[in-house]
This record gives sequence, C-alpha cells and structure tokens, in this order.
Amino acid sequence: MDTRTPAPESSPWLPFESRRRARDEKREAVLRTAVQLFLEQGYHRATLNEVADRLNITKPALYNYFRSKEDILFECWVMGQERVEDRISEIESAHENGLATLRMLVHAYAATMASDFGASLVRFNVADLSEPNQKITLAGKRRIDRAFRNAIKQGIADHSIKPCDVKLTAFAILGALNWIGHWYKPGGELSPDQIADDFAIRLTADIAKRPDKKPSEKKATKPVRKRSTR
Amino acid sequence: MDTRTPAPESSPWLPFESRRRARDEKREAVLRTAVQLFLEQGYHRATLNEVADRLNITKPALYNYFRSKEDILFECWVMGQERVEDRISEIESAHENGLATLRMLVHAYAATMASDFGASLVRFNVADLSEPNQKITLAGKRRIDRAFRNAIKQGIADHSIKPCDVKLTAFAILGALNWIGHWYKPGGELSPDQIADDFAIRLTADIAKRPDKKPSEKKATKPVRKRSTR
DNA sequence: ACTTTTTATTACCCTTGGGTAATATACGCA
DNA sequence: TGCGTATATTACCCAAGGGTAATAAAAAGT
Repeated sequence: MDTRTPAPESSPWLPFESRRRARDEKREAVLRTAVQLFLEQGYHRATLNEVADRLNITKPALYNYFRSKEDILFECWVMGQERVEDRISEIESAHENGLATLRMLVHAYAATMASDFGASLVRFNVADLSEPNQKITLAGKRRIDRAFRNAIKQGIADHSIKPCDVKLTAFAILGALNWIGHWYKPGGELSPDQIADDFAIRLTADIAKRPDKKPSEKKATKPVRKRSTR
Repeated sequence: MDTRTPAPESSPWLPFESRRRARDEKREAVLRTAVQLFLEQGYHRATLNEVADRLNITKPALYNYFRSKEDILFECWVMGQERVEDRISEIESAHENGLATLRMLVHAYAATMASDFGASLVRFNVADLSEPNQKITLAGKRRIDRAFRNAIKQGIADHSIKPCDVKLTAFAILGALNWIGHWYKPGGELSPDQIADDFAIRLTADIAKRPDKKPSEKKATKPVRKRSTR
C-alpha cells in the first residue's frame, strides 16, 4: 500500500529519473578520474585498477558503466568534442563576420584546450581506439577543421580577412591552439581565459584586414574580452 | 607459417644480400623501421615482433642493438633531437639578426617535423620513457624552446621584431610547427620544403618590424625559397 | 517484510608481448 | 681448417593487466 501522497513531483517515473541521474553522475566521475590519469601517465600506463582506486571502488565496478577500457577512452574524447562542437554551433549561429567568428572560435577552442577533456582531444592516440570509433573521432576533427576554414573563407569573402591560403592558415592556427593542450598546466601565470583572449588576437593579427593592437607585451593591459567562455 | 611481409628495400637483412654491414647501419635500420611502426600504430600497439618481421629478422636479434623497447623509443627521439639541435647550432652561429634567425629556426624545425624522426619528437609520449630519459628529453625540449625565445628576444633588442610577449609568441610558433608532425603525410600537395618556406614567413609575419609579403593565397605563385633545407 | 534490480566485491582466467637462456650459424682471421 | 666473436634463431618464461563469473550487499519496488 502506497502511503505517499501522489503529488505531481512524486510521479512514478520521477524516482527513476533521479536514479538515472545518479548513475550519470557516477559515470562522469569515472570519466573525470580516468581522463586525469590518462593525461598524467598515458592511456597504456594507466590501469583500470588505479582508476578504480582513486574512486574508492574496485575494477569490476567500472564495468557497470563502461564496456571496456577503450570505451572509457572514447567517452573522454566525446566529452571534449561535445564541448567544442556546442561552442562552435553557438558561435556560428551568431552570424558575425568572418574575422569575428574566427576570433570567437579561437577563443573558445583555446579555453577548451586548457581543460582535461579538451586536452584529451589532442593528447590521446587515435590508434588506441577501435576502428569505428576512429572514424567518429576523425569526423569530429574534420568538423572542427571545417568550422575554422569556413570562418576564414567567409572572412576573405566579406573582406574582414586578407586573402590567404585557407588550409595552411587553419593548420597554423589549430596547431598553436592544440599545443595548448600540451603545455598548459593549471596554476600557471595565465588563466585559460587570459590565454584565450591573447590567442584570439595573436593568431589572427597577421590575417586581419585592419590590424588590431597586438596583445600587450607583458599582459599589462587586459585584452578586451570578446565573450565569456561560460 | 611464414607471414613475413616483403622487406623494405632499405633493410640490410634482405635475403641473399650481403649481410656484412656496419653495425651502426643496422642499428639505424632498426630505428627507421621502429619509428615508422610507432608512428603508424602507436608505441604500445606496435610490437617488437612486428619491427623484427619488417626487417626480416626475429625479435631477439633486436637485442643485439638495443637493451629494451624503451631504449629503441628513446633512440628514435634522440635521432630527431640531434637533427634539430645540429641545425640550431648552425643557425645560431650565423649570427644574423633576431628576425632572420627566427625565420631560419622556423624553416629548419618545420622541415624536420615533416620527417619520421622529427615527428617522433611530438608524437611520442614522454611518460613511456624511463625516468632518466624523461629528464633528457625534457632538457632537449627546453633547449629548443630557448633557441626560439632567444631569437625573439634578440629580434626585439635589435628592432627587427616588434615588442611582444616572448613566451606566448614562442608557444604559438612552436605549436603551429609541432602540429606539422601530426598532419603532414608524404605525398601531399606541398613538399616539406614548401611548407617550411611558407611557415617561416607566416608565423613571423605579425611580429616582424617591416612586414613581409604574406605567402600567396593559393600557392598559385611558388613561394620564394628563402633557403634550401640542405 | 519480501522480492527484484542494481551495484559492488572477491577470486580468478588468460591473452599479450617484453625479455631471456640455450644454441646454432655466419664471419673474420690465423 | 679450426677458433673466437658477432649475430641470429628457437623455445621458453612470466608479469601485467584487461576482462569475467560467482556472489554478496545495498537500494528500490510492492
């Protein structure tokens, strides 16, 4: 006999929802721990036992949430990819001119690279993924690449960006950005947002039609925030 | 039973070929094969059995030249590092002004990144090396970094380069360069030397005191060769 | 309270692949 | 032609670690 008042909030599928949420939270906790360990030690040197240890559980418990170690790796990558793609969508739907769009992309991507899941986009080895997952990651990388190239192309078309080789320009910019995932360590002199601000100008200075002021020499003046990251 | 793939022409163990070669040549042949395999499949997925197979020998034979798999990985890294440092020494001893030095550094480093041993500098995971070898690689990376930063500093001092944040500028340039090691595949539209030519200008355009012409838009006109790589 | 479902644990399996011991073969040299 | 050395092979060891089966504990449902 159910003695609870059947208030709208306590409808039969609400407990189910909250339980699902708890499960998702645990899933994400696993990913957060795993991505850190993978970044610290590399995917292969990191063991599932150690992931489990850090979560105060045991290895087989992980298999309630993931099918395999590779699955965990892939999901880490997905987390980073989703963040980036969400921001890209936002930025593109703002319909600014090419240069402004490019700078927002640089800013967003730079900030993401300074996070664990963001770094996982470039620090992990595609060869460690299953064949189908490799395809997915490759498609994702292409979408990011295309976003940058489109912004550059559009900028050339709308005359906010000087004519340039789109492909190489995108490579150069993305390279500088991806590298952040390798050198950034929390607690340095610059916050992710400061780095993002700087790079948004720095990496577009040479192709901008009306050259902006370059980032100040010694971060003396705070660069203009184009947009908050979150 | 014999699943050996046909040996590459470069293998000193080619059947019926003279096996009497200098020890160092064989050592290097191992490294060339290993670095390729490591780049293709990743260090951990690549097995010493497969390295040996490609050389038409068996795994234990490798231990005549190297103490361990990790040793091979490290020596691959050393090969790339030596090339870069040799070029840096040459360039620095030319005593040009800061901007010219920086451009030569960019050119040399870009070209190296488009080679197997060069790519190994950025594609391999430091965590896969022994503690002492990690120290060595770290020191090497620092020397490269310092070379770039010194060139920038000098350029600011001799007024060939605009005042800028030296550290972030170096990070941005090195990032774009390191990324080459990830996207460059032989047989593309651009040769390593063409890429190097382009990047030497592209990555320094925004900080050069007297801005050069940027690389042409569509590689329609062949970029001016600043200097041959070898 | 009793049952069912979810989540965790203990104990184990088993493949993979780096590394080694014993041994054979080729080579350089008298 | 035989000896010493360098180099290679065959056969094997074994630790590491991903993954699973059996089962216990906890939570949810009734």
